[in-house]
Amino acid sequence: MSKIEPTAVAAALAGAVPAGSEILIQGWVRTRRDSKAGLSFLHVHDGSSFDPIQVVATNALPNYESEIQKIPSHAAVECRGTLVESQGKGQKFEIQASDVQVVGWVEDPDTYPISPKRHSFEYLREVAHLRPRTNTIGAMTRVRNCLAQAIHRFFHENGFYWIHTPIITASDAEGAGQMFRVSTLDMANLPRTEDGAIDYGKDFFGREAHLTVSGQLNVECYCLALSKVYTFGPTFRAENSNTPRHLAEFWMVEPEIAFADLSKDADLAEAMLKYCFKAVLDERPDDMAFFAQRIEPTAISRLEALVGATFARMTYTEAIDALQKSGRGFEFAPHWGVDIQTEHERYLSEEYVKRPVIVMDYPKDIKAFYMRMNDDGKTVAAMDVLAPGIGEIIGGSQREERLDMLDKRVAEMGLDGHDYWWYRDLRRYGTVPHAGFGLGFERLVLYATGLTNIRDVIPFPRTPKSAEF
RNA sequence: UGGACGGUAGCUCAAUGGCAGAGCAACGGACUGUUAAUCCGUCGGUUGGAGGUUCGAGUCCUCCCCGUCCAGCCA
Repeated sequence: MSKIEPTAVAAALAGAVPAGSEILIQGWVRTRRDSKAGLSFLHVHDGSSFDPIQVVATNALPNYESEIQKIPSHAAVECRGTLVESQGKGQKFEIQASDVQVVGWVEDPDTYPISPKRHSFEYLREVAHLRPRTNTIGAMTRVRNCLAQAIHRFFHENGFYWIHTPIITASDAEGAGQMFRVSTLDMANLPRTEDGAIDYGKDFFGREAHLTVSGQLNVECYCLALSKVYTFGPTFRAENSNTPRHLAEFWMVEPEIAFADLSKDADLAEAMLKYCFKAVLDERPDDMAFFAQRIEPTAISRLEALVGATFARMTYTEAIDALQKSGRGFEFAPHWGVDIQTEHERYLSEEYVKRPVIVMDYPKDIKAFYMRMNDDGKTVAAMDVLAPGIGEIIGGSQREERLDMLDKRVAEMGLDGHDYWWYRDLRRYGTVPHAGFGLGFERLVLYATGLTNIRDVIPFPRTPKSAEF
């Protein structure tokens, strides 16, 4: 047997290899159908594309009866043969096998958890180690990768630098939510100070440390030197959130731009989202066709519409006004000064404008200390991008670059200015208006695929009471 | 964390307080250049866990565990 390099299924199906070529395919069998005419059809999958390739094996092969006719779903195989135009319907090319070797058998096909039938997502989460073998998770994985690559490409093409902000932070000043503690102390025998408190001075970092809830404060340091920067990495929130759009561990993209106001920030958010969705439409038509057929009928059309449309923009005050005039019987009546509820977000994006909407200039009392005070003294330059079906996909703001105003806000919110000494330094030395936002990467994948539970768009979801895999 | 709903065969689900079933999968056979193939047959159960009521509990009661959805927190 001549030694040849393996060909990806995607390449073989796309005609990247000329018909008549001898090729080697390595992958897993999705389905096998036998014909008494003395041949079997193996659909072989290797993850390189949504579609499997059909391998035609005949009883002329020495192991036809002993092995090939017994190949179960998800056995690992190496198939050598000739790439030919298919005689059957449903595929352009197939492989006339000259050799089929089973590399790995399936121990017990009867209890193998992934049978070739429809499974509930709920069930698949219980077998997260095997679910990448399904159509849906496979397609999601390729789209997720496509989006991640598109994000880096978008920023790279626009002169941004990727900044690796720390995962472990000793700053307890991020204030974006409950944090996971990082400690090497013996929990059964904690060191105490004289007044009985836990002595974190004895801990690994000599002080309390946590997993990051946001790279924003750190990335601002690099923004005020390198102008256009972004983070893209894991983020941790210890909130007891049990919803289809929250994870305890998720990936966040946080660009930060210098010499920019909130309007430029919104422009950046809109351009980035469009770039990403266009990449998915261009690069993953096979997977998107599957999502449109089986998951969400508008999966493709809504992305096409979004790429071509201008996002709606309105102020928080206008949004409240629209909600009040909607005549809807909301569970919580919208009124100025209170945050926009999920039901309100849905109305705005799904019914009022029927596309993503950027809501800007929120009341200062419901937003973080670092957001820039507007001239009205009542609102801050914050924005949320609301996507139909998902809700908040991006949250951002122009940052308060004026030291006196920042100090005033820190004091107002009962925070300790000493905790922010290095953040304050940015305002002391060459301060400049700047802005940025946080994009929940999994929420982006949700929107792109039409899936509805965030636990199905990350390989191994971490949620309260759940970290099995 | 609060509220609602749920947990029965490998999977998806039935079963008035009275013999635990079907479809799919798997396995065996028939048929077929097949495509979620089709037809026949076989196998398949500690009904989430622990108590309780009852002649009798998958079903009713109590507690616990787990899951999903809605809400809050947010990305």
